[in-house]
Amino acid sequence: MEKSEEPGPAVEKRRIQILEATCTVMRKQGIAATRVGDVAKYLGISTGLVHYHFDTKDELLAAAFRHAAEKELEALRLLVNTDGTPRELLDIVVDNFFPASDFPSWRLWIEGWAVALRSESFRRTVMELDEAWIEVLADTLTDGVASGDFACVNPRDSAWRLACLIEGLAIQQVAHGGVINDVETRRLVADAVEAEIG
Amino acid sequence: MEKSEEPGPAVEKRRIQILEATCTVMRKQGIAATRVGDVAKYLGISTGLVHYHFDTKDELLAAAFRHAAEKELEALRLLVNTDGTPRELLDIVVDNFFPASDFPSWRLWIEGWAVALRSESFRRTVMELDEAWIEVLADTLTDGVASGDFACVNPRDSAWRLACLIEGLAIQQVAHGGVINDVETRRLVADAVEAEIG
DNA sequence: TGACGAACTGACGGGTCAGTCAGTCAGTCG
DNA sequence: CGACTGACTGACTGACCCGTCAGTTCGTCA
Repeated sequence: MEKSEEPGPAVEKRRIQILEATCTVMRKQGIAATRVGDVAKYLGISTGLVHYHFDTKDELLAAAFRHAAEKELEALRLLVNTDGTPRELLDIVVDNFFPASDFPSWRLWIEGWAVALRSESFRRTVMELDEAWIEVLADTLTDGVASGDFACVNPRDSAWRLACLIEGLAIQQVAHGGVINDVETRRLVADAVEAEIG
Repeated sequence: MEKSEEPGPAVEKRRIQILEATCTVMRKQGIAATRVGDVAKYLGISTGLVHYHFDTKDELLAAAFRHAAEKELEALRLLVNTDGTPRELLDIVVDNFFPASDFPSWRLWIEGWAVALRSESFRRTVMELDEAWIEVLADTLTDGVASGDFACVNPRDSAWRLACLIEGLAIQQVAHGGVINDVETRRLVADAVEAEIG
């Protein structure tokens, strides 16, 4: 009971190894085209072993997506958790979610939203993580308002608008393959930021 | 030569019938889960007949998506092509692309963006149609600026920002299953519209 | 040392599904 | 009327791929 309940460090290590391999394959081939066999081949292990650690393919994909998203969120929080003026911190947050930077792997997210339409586990993950990073943005704006640097009427509303704007632009740029270029995107976001905090 | 080149009306009718059946199935099951057999069964015809009109499944799905998107765009253009103050026309455009209304079938579009990441034909369709409806919005804003009703610094920029904002909100609302509710979404968009034209 | 179980293998069953093809049938043209 | 064609059928195939399972290896503990 007491020992078999929590898996040993070796098992956990293997689990994470499989999760990260799955992420790599998902990024390369897309979520829909990721086969259990591809993940196994990537690691040089058997498909049986993958199923030893994850009951179904769906469970594997959902866990891998969550793993990747949580790591990215953690990295963002670390970045924001430094000293700096509210304006500097805001620029860091916006820059890191800019479509051009691949920080939130936009291709993966775009597919994630689509999968979330049909898969409950994906929906939960996508929802939680998406909301969490909007929260980071909202906190940054709120801090700026408190210190008098920003003049948002409603920081939370501003955060939602900026986040959704960036997501929409990411789609235009990533999925459409550059209808609008990097410079234009940057200007559009910059202007929106000024309008929100100015 | 002269006769066999362009298909007869009967063939064209069947083609469109299959395209619209495919749309119906895609909406219900999602693009990824749409089988040739499902489309055939829906119409009570054989799978062979579907392949008689469309060489491959990919071609069928891409054609069906384009068919649906073009019909929606045409409907929007018709709506905007009426008399009314710039403000009234703008409200019509925004309202019709509002996440809550299912006018641009958001679920289908979200999947479309994901498929576009891997399929060239989807990418082209999604890009063209997405741009076309932003163009409608941009034209509406430009007209309003010309008549002195709106005060956009740059109507095209405003159109892109509003369009991307709405797309982003649609994802939050449709894919996430209502993290933010209808009222909130409406307020966020309304405020953004005021900020752009005010 | 020998028993035991956890980690792991790889072959295989079973189901799914896109696309093919031989053949049917109705309409048309000479 | 008879040859011909284009729309259509439905059974079939070949490929793919998930998940299973009998069996192997190896470290650990009594």
